[in-house]
Amino acid sequence: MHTINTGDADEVASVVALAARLRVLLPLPLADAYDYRAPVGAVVPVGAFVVVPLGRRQSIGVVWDGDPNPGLSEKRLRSVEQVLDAPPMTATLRRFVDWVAAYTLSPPGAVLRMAMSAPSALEAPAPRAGWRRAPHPPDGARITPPRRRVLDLLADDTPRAGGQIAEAASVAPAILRGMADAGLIEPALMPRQAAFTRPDPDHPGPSLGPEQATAADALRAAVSRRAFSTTLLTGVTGSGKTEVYFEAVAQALREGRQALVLLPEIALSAQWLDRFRGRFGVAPALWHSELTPRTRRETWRAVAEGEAPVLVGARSALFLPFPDLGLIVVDEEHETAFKQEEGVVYHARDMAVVRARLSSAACVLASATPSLESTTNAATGRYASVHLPARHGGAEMPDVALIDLRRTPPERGHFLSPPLVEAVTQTLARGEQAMLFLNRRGYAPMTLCRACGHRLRCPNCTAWLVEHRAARRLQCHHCGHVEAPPEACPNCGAPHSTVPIGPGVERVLEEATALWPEARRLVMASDTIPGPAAAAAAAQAIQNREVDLIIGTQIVAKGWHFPHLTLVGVVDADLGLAGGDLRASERTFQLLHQVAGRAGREEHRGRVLLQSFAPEHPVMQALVSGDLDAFMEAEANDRRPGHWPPFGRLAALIVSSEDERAAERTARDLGLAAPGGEGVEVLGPAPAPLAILRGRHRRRLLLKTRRDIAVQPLLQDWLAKVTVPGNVRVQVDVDPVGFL
DNA sequence: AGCACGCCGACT
DNA sequence: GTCGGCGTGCTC
Repeated sequence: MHTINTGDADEVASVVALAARLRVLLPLPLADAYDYRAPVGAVVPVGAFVVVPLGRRQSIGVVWDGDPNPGLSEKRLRSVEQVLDAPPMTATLRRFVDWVAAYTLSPPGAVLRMAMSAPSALEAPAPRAGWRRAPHPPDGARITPPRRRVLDLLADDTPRAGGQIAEAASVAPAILRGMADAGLIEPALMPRQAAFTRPDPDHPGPSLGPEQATAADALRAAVSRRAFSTTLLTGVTGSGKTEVYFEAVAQALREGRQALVLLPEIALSAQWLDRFRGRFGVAPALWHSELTPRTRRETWRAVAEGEAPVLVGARSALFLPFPDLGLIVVDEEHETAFKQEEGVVYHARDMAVVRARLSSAACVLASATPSLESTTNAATGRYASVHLPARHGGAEMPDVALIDLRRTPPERGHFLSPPLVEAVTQTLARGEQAMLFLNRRGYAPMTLCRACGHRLRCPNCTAWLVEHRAARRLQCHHCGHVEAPPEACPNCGAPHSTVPIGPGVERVLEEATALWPEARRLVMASDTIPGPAAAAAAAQAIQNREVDLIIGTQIVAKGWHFPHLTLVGVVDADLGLAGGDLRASERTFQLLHQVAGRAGREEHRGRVLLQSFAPEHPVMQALVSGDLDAFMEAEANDRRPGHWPPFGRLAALIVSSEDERAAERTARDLGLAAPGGEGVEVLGPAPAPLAILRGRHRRRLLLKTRRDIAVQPLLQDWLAKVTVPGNVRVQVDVDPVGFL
């Protein structure tokens, strides 16, 4: 039986030795933990990973805190089959799992599943076989020159892998077999090698300017306190936020604690990794959905054993078994990619703060365009704030100007206005790079029949089919539906009558090809940049000036550094302002500000042109003036009186069913049972903006409360009052961010 | 989440 | 007459 090897001090006290029953939480969406009979004579600590029988199969579970259920008859009890030789889950992580479950109203087991995302890591790591020198070689064994070289290599009594010996001693692998038969060497287990090199906090990295140094001091101090704190780190693109929080990472390393950095799109962060390597000399451990099972297992294990001191990952990394986390950084904290919308619905930024609190760690939220939530928390003093006022290295902020599409519209059937065309032409003529930004994939967002007005729709969703001309197909961006472009209108049968309506990046590419045929063009969208390798290649090509004109969707907005890019044209700045989303203005501002930040860094001042039909809109005016504070203040003033977040709380119920009437009925029943009272309000039911998604009919209800009222008890009482039929699903989304 | 049991169409 | 579709329901 293994001993306790985690950083938590309370494990020993909570060891269950005398009780015959153990509470075991299983990684399944069950309402509660199950009880099992403890193995005889074994001391099983709380947090231990155990194998238990479940129905006619087995499952791995975790011995959980709390008392077993005395009401459960002894007859139903089954026994723990095995205690796995893995570091037990720490009390901190167990409390985090319980906390997230309670906050999101999810079954604890569903949250536990996220913390057990590498099941094979729990089995004992397969020992790697190698060879060592036999301690008592037989007399008279022939020592040929190749055998001599092998024995010399193994003279230090360190076991080595066969392949490694063969190479280092320049012998054929067969020689080893012969030597083993002759009794000269013998099989040996190799020590497990450290898979992750420790980043060096004192590696000579880039030097910081005085403002960065001051900011870095503040973050280092927060880490050194070894207590919970949250700091909002702000500063425009290029002000060196990354280098500043690297100093907090370095401090965590010096403290002997671990650091976790969450990025919104880990797959596209090749440039970020270069900067990390530049600062610390080695790459950090990575965590994202595309890891191979083997890397996944090794990384999970290395994190659990404290051998991965720094890990960078997507939101799921928050549930890794760090024994002693000293720092969590959430970079681009305003990004909606941190919100998990399926299964356990949670916001990784908010949960990062919770995990930091439970771990007595420092949390740093970094962004050039922080969310109103974080800005407000900083303003009220809940969070500390550190601000970097200027671009590092004296580079200037780009010059942002509006193009009023009502006054200077593009030619009919085109999407680039004369002033934008002129600006791109001049930029290319100077040998500089330009970018056209349009946050819309494909060729056209909608296809219409000229004869009858029919619009091509997804059969499973309330959505238009998007033409992807390069792939020669129509695609639904909400489900997997794909179909061939029709020869004739499916409604009226008119042949070749369909016309594309509106632009996507492919259509902008077509227009750009006609305008600047000699320019080297690159489209960057999730379709054309499918993974980390493609992203790195694109970044390299742009950096090497093998590209003149970049046409991209939102994937160009984040984290890139394009030193030769001087002009950014936003094809449709109004996109995203339509619709009733609470955060439409905030998100549009954040996205366009990020895109604008790609323009101009080093020798040249960048220029940004926004094509808009509503240049007077506060978002457009804020982008031109660059006055982020005033814009956020205005947003706050819009939301405060109605108690909208962050000045109140929201929770959404999404009722869905393949049977429209069943969904309707359940939604109505929920509406009738809605909680009320002072500071509590329920909006709906109403059809969800995507009224049909993947063939399911959806209704929404929204619970809005004052900030001092917790939504979870209200939701629990509410849901308990309504019987939900089996074919209807009610999903709870506490703190919804999107309104689909 | 699995893996059961349980009622209605095309095969030996 | 069976094999098998996946619709509810249980697992300490």
